[in-house]
Amino acid sequence: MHLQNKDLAMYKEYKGLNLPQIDKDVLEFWEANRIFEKSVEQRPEDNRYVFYEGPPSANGKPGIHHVMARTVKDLFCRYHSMKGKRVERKGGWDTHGLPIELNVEKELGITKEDIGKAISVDEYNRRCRETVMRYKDMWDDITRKMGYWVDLHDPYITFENDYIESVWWLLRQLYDKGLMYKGYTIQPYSPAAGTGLSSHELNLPGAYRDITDTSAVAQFKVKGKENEYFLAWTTTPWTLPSNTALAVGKNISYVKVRCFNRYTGALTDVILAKDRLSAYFSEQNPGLKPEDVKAGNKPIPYLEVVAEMKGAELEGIEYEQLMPYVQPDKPAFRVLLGDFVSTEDGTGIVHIAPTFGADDFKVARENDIPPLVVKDELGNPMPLVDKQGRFVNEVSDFAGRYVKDYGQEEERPVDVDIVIKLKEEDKLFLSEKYVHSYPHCWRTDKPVLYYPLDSWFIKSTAAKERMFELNQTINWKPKSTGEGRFGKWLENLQDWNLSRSRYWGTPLPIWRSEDQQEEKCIGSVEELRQEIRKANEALGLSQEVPNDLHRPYIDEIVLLSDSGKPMKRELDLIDVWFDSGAMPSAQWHYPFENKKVFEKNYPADFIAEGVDQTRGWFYTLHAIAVMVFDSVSFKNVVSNGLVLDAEGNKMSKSKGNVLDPFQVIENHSADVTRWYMMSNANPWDNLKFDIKGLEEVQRKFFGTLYNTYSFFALYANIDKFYNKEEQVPLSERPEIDRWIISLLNSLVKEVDADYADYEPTQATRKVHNFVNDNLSNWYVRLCRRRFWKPSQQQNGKGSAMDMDKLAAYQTLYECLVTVAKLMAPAAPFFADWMYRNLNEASGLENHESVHLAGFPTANEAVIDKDLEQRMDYAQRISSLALSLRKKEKIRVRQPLHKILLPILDSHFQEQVEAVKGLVLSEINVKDIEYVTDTSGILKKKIKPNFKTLGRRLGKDMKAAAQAIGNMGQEDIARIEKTKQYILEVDGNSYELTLEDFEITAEDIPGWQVAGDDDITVALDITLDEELEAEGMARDIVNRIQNIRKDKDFEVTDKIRVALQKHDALVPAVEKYGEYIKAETLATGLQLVDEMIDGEEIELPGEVKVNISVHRQ
RNA sequence: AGUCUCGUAGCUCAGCUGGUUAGAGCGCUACACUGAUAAUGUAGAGGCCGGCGGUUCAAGUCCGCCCGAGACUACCA
Repeated sequence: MHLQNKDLAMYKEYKGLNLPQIDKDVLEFWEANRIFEKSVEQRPEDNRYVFYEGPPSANGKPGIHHVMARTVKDLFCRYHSMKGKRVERKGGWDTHGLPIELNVEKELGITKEDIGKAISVDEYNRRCRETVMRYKDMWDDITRKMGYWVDLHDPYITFENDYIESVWWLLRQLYDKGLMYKGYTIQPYSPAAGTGLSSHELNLPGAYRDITDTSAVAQFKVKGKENEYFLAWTTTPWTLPSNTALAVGKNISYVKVRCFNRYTGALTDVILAKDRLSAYFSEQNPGLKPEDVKAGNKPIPYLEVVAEMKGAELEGIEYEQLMPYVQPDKPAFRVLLGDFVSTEDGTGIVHIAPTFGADDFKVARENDIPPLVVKDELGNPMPLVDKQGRFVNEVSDFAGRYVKDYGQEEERPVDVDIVIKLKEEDKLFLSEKYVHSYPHCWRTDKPVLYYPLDSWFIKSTAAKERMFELNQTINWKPKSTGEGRFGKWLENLQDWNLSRSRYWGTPLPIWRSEDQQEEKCIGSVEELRQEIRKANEALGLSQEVPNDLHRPYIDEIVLLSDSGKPMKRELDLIDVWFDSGAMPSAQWHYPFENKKVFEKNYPADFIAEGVDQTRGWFYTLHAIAVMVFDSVSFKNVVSNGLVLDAEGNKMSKSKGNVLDPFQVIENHSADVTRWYMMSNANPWDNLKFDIKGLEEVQRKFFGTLYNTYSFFALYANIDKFYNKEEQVPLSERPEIDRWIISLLNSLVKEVDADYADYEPTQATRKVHNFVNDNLSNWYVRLCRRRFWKPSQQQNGKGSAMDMDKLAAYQTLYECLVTVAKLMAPAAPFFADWMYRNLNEASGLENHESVHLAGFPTANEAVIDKDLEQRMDYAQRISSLALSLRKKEKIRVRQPLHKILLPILDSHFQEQVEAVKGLVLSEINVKDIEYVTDTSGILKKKIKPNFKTLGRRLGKDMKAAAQAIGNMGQEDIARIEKTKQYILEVDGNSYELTLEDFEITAEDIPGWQVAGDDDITVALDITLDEELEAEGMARDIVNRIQNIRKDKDFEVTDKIRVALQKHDALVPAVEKYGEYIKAETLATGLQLVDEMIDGEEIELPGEVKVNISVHRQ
C-alpha cells in the first residue's frame, strides 16, 4: 500500500497546451489556498518592500493599457516578494472628479446650470457616489483574471470621510506653512456654461478646433507725435477696448516705416518689428503716391524706413488709448517689455488686455499697469465683458453684444464691427481673416474665453528647488522621464491652482468672513467640531458636524472668526489630483489613525503608472511629500508608455480599435498577454499591440517550454524519477549537463539583476532565449537519447538508473524548476502550474506555490565561462558543418569520416576537444582533424584591430589598414612568431604587437569551407562502403520507427521485421543488423526475396523496397 | 509652440563606452530532419540604420538642423 501511494505521485501529463485553462485552474488554486495572503504573511514584518497603488477610477471600464500598467506593478511586487520582502499591496479607488460628474450629467440629461435648480446638490452628489463604483465588479474581475495581486478587501476610497479628513490635514499643513493663498488669475472660462474649465477639460479631444476670426492690426497713436503709430496685431479685436499696454521684446529690432494708410491714404509712420516688415510691406518706393496703395490684404509698398531701434528703447513710451470707453484708475497705456514677445507672427508688438490674457495679466501686474474694469451691481470690479460673454453697458457702441459666437443672431460678429469702427477712426492698419485653433467648451461646443477668476493656490514655486533636489534621488525608469520631462516640469513650475468650481469632490476646508478679512483652515473633523461649538454658542445655532463631509452639507456650516464674525466656506472643491497625491498618508487615515503603519510604509519603494501621469500622480505625490514631509514619496518609479493598436494608432472608441482585455485574456491567457507586453518592448516605449505577437509568444515560448516539460514528464514517469535520489555531483555529470547548469546559473544572476534594476524586458527576453535556444534546442535535443534509451533496454521495468540518466533527469529538473521561478513574476500562472507539477511529484520543496518559494540565487561556483564558450564553439561548429552538408547535399543520416578544423591557438583545440563527442554525434561525423599552421595547408587572413590601433594611429589608420590587408601568409606567420611588427606608414613608424591584429583562418586549399567570425570548418565528404552501409542502416531504422509510430505501437513493443532483398540493402543488414534490431526493438530482421504483404518504403539512392513490420 | 520618447529587413525588436561584411525572431522561398512532432534544423531572398549637414582615421552609434509618429505641457498677441 505504501509503495502504491508513492507511485501515484506522478508528473502530470497533458493532451495539449491550454493556457487559458491553466489560468483558471491556477486562479482557483490560489484563491482556495490563500496563496496571495500567504505570500504576504510569510514574509517578515520588518523587511518590507513598499508599493503604492495609483488608484484607478471605477467609473470607466478597464482597457488593455491597464493590463500593461498593472503587469509592471505586479511583476516587481511578486519579484520582491520572492526575494523575501513583505509586499503589502493596498488597493484604492479614485472616486472624485470631472469624468464622474460628466457621466451623471449625461445620464440625467442636465447641465451644470441645472445643479441646485433642477436637481439639488444633495441629489446630484448622491448620483455621483452611485456612479463612481459602477464598473468596480469589472475591475475586480480583470484584476483577478490578469493575475494582478492587490488587496481589494480593504481599499482606500477617496470619497470617504476618513480620506477627506487626511486630505484636510495635509492642506492644513500647507496652510500653516504659508503655502496657500487666494489669487486672481486668468483662467479658461465657458460663458455658455457659466463655469471655469480645467486644463484637462481643454485637452479633451475636439476641444481645440480651427476657427476663422477677424484679425486686426491696430494703430496705437504715439503720444505727442503726429501720425506716428505702434502696430499691434490681435485675433480677438473684442479685447481692444480693454487694452491698457503694449509689449515689445527687449532685444527685438524695430523699425519706423513711412507709408500711406491703405484705407485712408493718410501719410503715417508705423512702428513694428524689423523681422515682420516683409509680412506687411512689399518694396520700398520713395516716389510712392497715396493712390498706389489700395485697400486689400496684400503687403503694400512703403516710402522709406525712417528709424530703427531695439525694443528696449521703446520701453516706457506712452500712447493714446485706442478705444476710450473706460478709464483706468492708474497711469496706463505705455510700452512694456515682455519676454513672451516673438516675431513669428503679428507685428512683434503685443496688445495687452490684462483682464483677458494670462501673459497680459502677469506682465501688467509686474509693471503696475491696471486692468480696465467697471463696477458690477454689488460694486465689485468686473471686466468689460460679463460672465455671459457680453460687453458691459460702458462699452457703449457694443453694449450687450456677445464677443464670440454664442448662438446669438446678428448681422455681423462684434469683432467685425470693431474693425469697421477702427477703420472709420483711422486706427486700423490692416484687417484680415485668420484661421487658428481655439479652445471650445467640451459641453456647450462654444468658444472659451480667458477670464479673470478667483482661485486658491498652493505656492509650489516656493518648494521648487527642494522638489528638484529630491527628484534627483529618485530612480526613474526610464531615466529621461525623470530628468527630462519631470525635471523640466519642475524647473518651470507654476503655483498649483487648487480650486475647482464643482460639486463632487473634496471641499476646500477654508472658511472666510464676508469682508474677506479673516479666514480659518480646518485640519481635522475634531477641529471642525470645536469650531462649530464656538460658532453655535456665539451665533445661537445648533449646527453639527455633517455625516458626509461633501457639499452641500459642509457648505451650510457657519464658523466664527477670531473677531466674532460669521465665516462661510469658500465654495471651491480641490483639484482631484490632490486626492491621489495624498494617498500615502490618506490611505491610512494618517495622522488620526495608523501612525505606525504609515511610518513603516513611507516612502514607497516602488510605484508605476503610465507616462501620462508624470505631471499628474507622480507630480502630486512628489509635491505633497516635499512640501509636507520634506521627503520623496517614492524611491523607484516606472512609467510605462501607451498601448497602441497594431498599426501604431492610439486606441480610441471612435476609431473602434479598442481591444477588450477580457477577450484577449480569455483567448490567449493572462500569461501570454503579460509576457508579450513585457518582452516585446521596454514598458516605457509605446507598445504596438498585435495579436500575432501574442500568438508568437504562445508558440515560441510557452509552447516550447510546455514541450520541454511534457518530454520530461513523459520519461520521468516511465522511469519513476522523482528526484529522490542523491544528486549526482556536478563533477561527475557529463559536459553538457555542467554546461546547461552553468548557463542556468548565469541566467539566474542576470535575470535577478534585471528585475532588481526594473528591467523586465531584459529579464523576460533572457529567459526566453535560454528556454528556446539552450534548453530546448540544444540540451534536450542532444540529450534525448539519455532519457529514453536505458528505459527501453530495460523494457520499461523500473530498475536502478544509471548515473548518466539520473544526471540528465536531475539536470533537466533543475532547469525547469528554476525557470519556473525566474518567470514567476512575469507569467505567474504558467510558472506556478509548472512548478507545482514538478514539485508535487518530487516533493523536493515544501512550498505549495512558486510564489511562496524564494527567488533562485546563482551559484557562482558552477558558472564556468570556459565551458559556456566551448559549448558555443560546439554549436557553431555543428551549424557550420550542417551548412556544408546542405551545400553538398549529403543527408545527415549519412555518416562521414571527419571534419577539418583549423586551430589558431592551443586553447581553442582544448576547448573543442572537450565537446568533441557532442559535435560528432550532432553532425554524424566520425572524427575531427585539427589543422595547425605547421601542416602548411592553412591559409590565414589578417585584419587590423581597429580598437587598439585607431587611437594610436589616428590619421594613419587608413593607410595602415591597407598595408595590413595586403600582408601575405609569410608576413602573418612572422607576426605570429615574433609577436611584434614595426609598421611604417607615411614616414611614421609604429611598434605593433599581436594584440593589434586579428588573425583568422580563411581557407583550406582544396576543401569546401564554411566560416563565421573566427571558426572555419571543412567537411570530408568522401564515402566508402562502410559509411554507406551505416548510412543505409540508419535510414532503415528511421523507416521502421516511422512505421512503428504509424501503427501506434507502444514504445516498448517488440517487433519482427522483414525486408525485401535489394543489393543496396545487403551490406547494411549484414554489417549493421544488430544495430538496426537494437534501435527498433526488433527480435528478428530478415531479407526475403519475395514480399507481397509489406508496404513500400523509399531509401536513399531511389531504392524502393517493400517491408513488413509486425508486433510480436 | 515647448519638453520628452521613438524612427534599423515586410512585421516586432537587438546593436555595449564610435572600430570596418549591421544582427535575431516572425513571415516568405527551398531543402532537410523526425521516439519533443500543432515541433525542429539549414540555406536563400530581403537594409541609402527617417533626411541633410558636422565632428572623427573611423558614425546605425556623438553633435546640429529638418521630416514623421506619439505623450505631456501651453490662453502665444
